[in-house]
Amino acid sequence: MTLDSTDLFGAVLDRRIVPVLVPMPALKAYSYGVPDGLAVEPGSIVQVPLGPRLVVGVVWDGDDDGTVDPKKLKRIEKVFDCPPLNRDMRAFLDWVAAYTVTPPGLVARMALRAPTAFDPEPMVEALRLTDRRPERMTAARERVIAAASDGLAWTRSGLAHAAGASSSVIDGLAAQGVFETVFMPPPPVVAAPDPDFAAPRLEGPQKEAAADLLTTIEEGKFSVSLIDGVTGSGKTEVYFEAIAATLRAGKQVLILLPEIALTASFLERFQDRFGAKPAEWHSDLAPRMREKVWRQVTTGRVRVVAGARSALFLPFEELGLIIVDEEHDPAYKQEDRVFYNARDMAVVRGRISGFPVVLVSATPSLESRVNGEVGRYRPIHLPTRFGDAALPHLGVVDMRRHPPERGGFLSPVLVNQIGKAVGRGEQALLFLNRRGYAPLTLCRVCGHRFQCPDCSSWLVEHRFRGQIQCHHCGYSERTPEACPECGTLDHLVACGPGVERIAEEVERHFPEARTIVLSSDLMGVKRLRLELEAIARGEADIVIGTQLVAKGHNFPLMTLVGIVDADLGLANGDPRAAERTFQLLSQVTGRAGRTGLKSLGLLQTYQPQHPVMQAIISGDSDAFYEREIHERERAALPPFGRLASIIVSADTRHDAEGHARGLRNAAPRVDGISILGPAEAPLALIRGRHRFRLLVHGRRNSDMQSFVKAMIAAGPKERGSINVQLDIDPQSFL
DNA sequence: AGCACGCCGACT
DNA sequence: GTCGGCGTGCTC
Repeated sequence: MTLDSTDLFGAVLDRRIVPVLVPMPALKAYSYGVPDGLAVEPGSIVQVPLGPRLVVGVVWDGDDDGTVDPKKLKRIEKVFDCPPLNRDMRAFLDWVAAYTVTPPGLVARMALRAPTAFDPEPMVEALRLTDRRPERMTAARERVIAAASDGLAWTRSGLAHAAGASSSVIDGLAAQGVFETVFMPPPPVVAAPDPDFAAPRLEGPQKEAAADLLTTIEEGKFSVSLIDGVTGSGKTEVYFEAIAATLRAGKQVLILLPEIALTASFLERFQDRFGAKPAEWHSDLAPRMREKVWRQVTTGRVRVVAGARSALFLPFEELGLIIVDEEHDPAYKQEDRVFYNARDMAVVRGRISGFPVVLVSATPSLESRVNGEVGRYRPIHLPTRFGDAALPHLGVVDMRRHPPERGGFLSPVLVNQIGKAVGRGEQALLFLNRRGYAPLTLCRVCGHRFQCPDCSSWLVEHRFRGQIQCHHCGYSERTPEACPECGTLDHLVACGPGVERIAEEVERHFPEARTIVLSSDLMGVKRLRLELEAIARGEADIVIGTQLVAKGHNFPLMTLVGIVDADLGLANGDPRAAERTFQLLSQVTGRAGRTGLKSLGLLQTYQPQHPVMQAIISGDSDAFYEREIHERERAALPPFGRLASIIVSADTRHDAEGHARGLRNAAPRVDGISILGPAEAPLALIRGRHRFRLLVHGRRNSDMQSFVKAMIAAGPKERGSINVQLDIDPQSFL
């Protein structure tokens, strides 16, 4: 700080003062002085002092409001040599901040998640052939010179590799002046995709759907299309054509995928169509790569990104299309810090920048379905599988009529079919969405149930590991031999099945079959990928898996899919239980029957008449959707006939249920406010039934209490919204 | 979100 | 007598 720009007391006297969003939950931008000669504009990414440290911030729109004591003002230290966030991106971040009731600085921080990427990537040292030649020629030297004689600049290692010589040969030549050092821009993280690389010839419904979609895409204006078609109907090929059209128009493309679906097989499929892979963006990207991708997305070198939900906040240079694949997937919701649904925010991003958005799912969410029905989204149907891949024959196994043998969980019907499939040299998949051996362990003598000491949910036995674990908070201990309550040895009994227990049962029935358990806790991502590949090659007969088998991977030999407990998840009180179960079971049964082999899906259930089972086996989901939408709306009607409502923003089962229950308890004293659970709320909003949106959010008890007091005092308002979010125990409200 | 400050319990 | 738990307050 120099004397000429500060007064005697150290206050900044810069002529320009600008708002800067800092990565902190402040209500608004902070004001900073701009030293003479520093060029900043809205969107500039800058380094500023904040308290005791230096942080990265972004210059925001608007003028300094003059409310801050000039003595407190600090100054921008540095402007990064990096494209400023453009107007659309700033509008988007502002919109998300307002909608999610999050301080704008925290939202902006999501766009700056690449620690040292804000300065340009350093140029890469390279070598170019000169006219000089070495005094003594050797075979290795000749190879190097021949390889480099294309006149282009080569990296040392690249040239060594191409010429089949060691880099010391090159160093020797460089020392004699045969090569000169030049600097070139760092290589792109991915090659440019070519929209015409392998354009497919689409037929029938796929062709029609693609043509339909392209009419909208080619307008290049904001629109939302909803592609809806069964597994294997070729949705990906259809939206690849939208990507091709956007690339031809010179715009960038973002493909959002649930994290788990971001697999090597998706990237390869993209490469087969476009001749190059898309850039990846997800949470466990290596830091160096993360920085490169961020940088090359902002500068427009990367044309297509395939990423998890956080990719939505990448500052693209000129984004022209977002695809949201598996649109219904709950993984699009972020439920910490900034609460958002990337699917919905993608639509907003498209609206702000005026480009098309495409939502894709075999089992669309109710919200998207309704948005399609009311004409907000353009539905595009792909009714059938293409090629010779028939849909599997699906049926229920009524467990009341075909009970499993004592101590088992597989009905004779399913066991019989597993035997047949394995006997034909084909594969069977058994799906049970429950990790471990048994979800509950109790003492046969005193009835003691093993409970987590930290959060009181049941401890799940994991027999492979010899542990009992809490699936909620991660607590674990060695499986005890004696009951901790009464001390009796060897009288602990496992209740209910997990995948490990099903594997045990399968091995009893088919000791000679190759059986494998796929469960997220048994292997890392790498190991899992190897296992999946091995299975696809036919190196297992029976696969027993949790949810992770539902996504992405195709097993050409899989001709039997057995759902061990189709009812699981239907009775947990989640208003979305039926919808979620339908989506999950559709995905799992969709794993079967791609090869033209006859294939079968069996759902073990005690409720064969349940609408979910009926929708799955009939393949006709319309009636199911209609019913679910009706149920949801009925549940959302305000009990007091007023128009206000509270939307609980968190919605994991534990959090939302607790919050919703607490709020409902509080409701009688909050007259005129009805409470919508997180699930039913969006539909009500879509239909415009509720005029108020109350998101309750607070970090501290006192925040909550003052909020509720204010709410009671204010009573229902005429219009507009009060936005607060809830993440503490609502019981402590009143 | 970080980070400092400050006030009460168990330890070298 | 100090180390360290996390409640509270502040950052242009």
